[in-house]
Amino acid sequence: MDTALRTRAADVFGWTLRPEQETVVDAVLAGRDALAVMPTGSGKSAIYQVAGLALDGAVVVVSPLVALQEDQVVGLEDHPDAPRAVTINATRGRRDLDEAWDAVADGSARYVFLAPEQLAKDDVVERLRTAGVALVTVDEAHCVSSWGHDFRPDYLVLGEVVERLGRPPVLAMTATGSSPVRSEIVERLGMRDPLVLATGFDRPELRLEVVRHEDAESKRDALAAQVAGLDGAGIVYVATRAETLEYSDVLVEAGRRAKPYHAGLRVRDREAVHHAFLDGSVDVVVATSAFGMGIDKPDVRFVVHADVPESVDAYYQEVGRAGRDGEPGLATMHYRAEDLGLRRFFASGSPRPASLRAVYDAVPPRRTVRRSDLADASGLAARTAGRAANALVDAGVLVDVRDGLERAAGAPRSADAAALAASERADERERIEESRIAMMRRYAETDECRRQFLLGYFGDELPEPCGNCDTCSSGSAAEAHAADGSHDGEWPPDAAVEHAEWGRGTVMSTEDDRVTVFFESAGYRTLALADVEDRGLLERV
DNA sequence: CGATGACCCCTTATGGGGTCATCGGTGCTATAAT
Repeated sequence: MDTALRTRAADVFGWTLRPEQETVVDAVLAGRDALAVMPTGSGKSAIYQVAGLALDGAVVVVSPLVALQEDQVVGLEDHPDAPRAVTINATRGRRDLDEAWDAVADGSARYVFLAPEQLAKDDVVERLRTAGVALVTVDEAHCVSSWGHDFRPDYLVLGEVVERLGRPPVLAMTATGSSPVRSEIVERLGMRDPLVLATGFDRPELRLEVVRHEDAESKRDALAAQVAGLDGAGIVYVATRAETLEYSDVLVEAGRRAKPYHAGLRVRDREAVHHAFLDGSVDVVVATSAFGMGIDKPDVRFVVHADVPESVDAYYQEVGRAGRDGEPGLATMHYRAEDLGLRRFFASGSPRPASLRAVYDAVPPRRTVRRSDLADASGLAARTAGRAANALVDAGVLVDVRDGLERAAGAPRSADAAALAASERADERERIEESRIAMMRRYAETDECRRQFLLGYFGDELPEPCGNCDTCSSGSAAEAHAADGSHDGEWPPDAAVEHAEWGRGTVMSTEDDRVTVFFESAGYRTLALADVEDRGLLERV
């Protein structure tokens, strides 16, 4: 960054950026794509905000939640000299929206916040293109990977949208990102030779614990007893909406000021819980994964899991909400292997061949069919049709174009062949999801230092056991560490390898007697080093 | 995949045990009825 921009950043926002933030600003100002993997609270927003001071054109910020968009606008409005920011979303009135678009068109609004669903609309893209876009920022970019293929498919059109906007540089930002997630972000957004900047993942102030339980009842009792005795504010993560109510009742009985939180509550109630948590009138929020992004409370003292999450990525994101102020935080997971069943259920559900055929037939050659017309055209329930369509798109059989779906160039002629291709792709995705759940299980069941495990998962190495997790306290981490004959030399992290059955992969980590590889088509697999060596299972490529 | 509740049967207590069906997460948008 040059002196002029530094001065301007200081004048407008009162900030001095850290070197890694500056590096990213420089990259995007030079027209290069960038992926910034930085912890929440480390000033990711400052990157696009400062870059916006020096850019000539709109800074489009793709943000997953309307509430986050509004928080960002309010944050910018706190700085009277900052360029103007607007949000474009369905909660705004027609008039309000027109005014916002006028400001975008005449250049008086620099920052434009919207959800991917807006960018799936042709007129929105056209208006932005006409106004001139200098940078596309994708905030919480892991959503591309975690939500793209089924829940919010419009995350998958972002790459194409960037092209239509005249291919400005793309800045993707997230707080979590294992190597496969990062690769998927880069690929899905169509990023070209991006600068990848990942700052440290370690959060030494967080104590990591796993408590294993044999049955559901003892798990509930143990969790309630634990949380009743903890000081300060905290979050209890559960897997279902019903559990948020059950646990919050139990905790209230135990004398804690607890409230349930899940996506089925009225917006007003959700906001009330959120605010009460921030201002300290509620100590414990018992929540599904709906409670997370946008929760900016520095003094959360504990994050307790009543159920195992779907992936290590999700887990680290959730526990990372404790101890943001740098003071000690506690992350305890109450674990039963049976609880993985629900996660497997959520990860399963590849569309049935009949649904795939029906949706394929509903999109005839050389025609565009709106996604909203798909249910009627195929005779399926909207959700079933949507999932089938996503699987067909994922397999490259259909493509999302302006305002609808079309057959891809070179798509199979027969519905059977199309369904087969989509089924194979969906099954592959399911295998990958299952392998991520298996990694979560390994975390829960490991004897090794939990922090070493987590950091290894994210590609950071911690040479010695951390001393601040339950396996370190019990001594099992030390034993495991002593037995570790580190084979990093042969299979270093990030090495590209090939396996006869699973194909191409990347080494994630090596431990004592095994190596973990992420395979593009099979997900995480852990191989015994003895087999790898004796039978030549892996080859460096 | 697994927890839960409804239901049934068996049997003679007012339950106990088996079987079966059901349900389970995350948010955008757009529009109608107040």
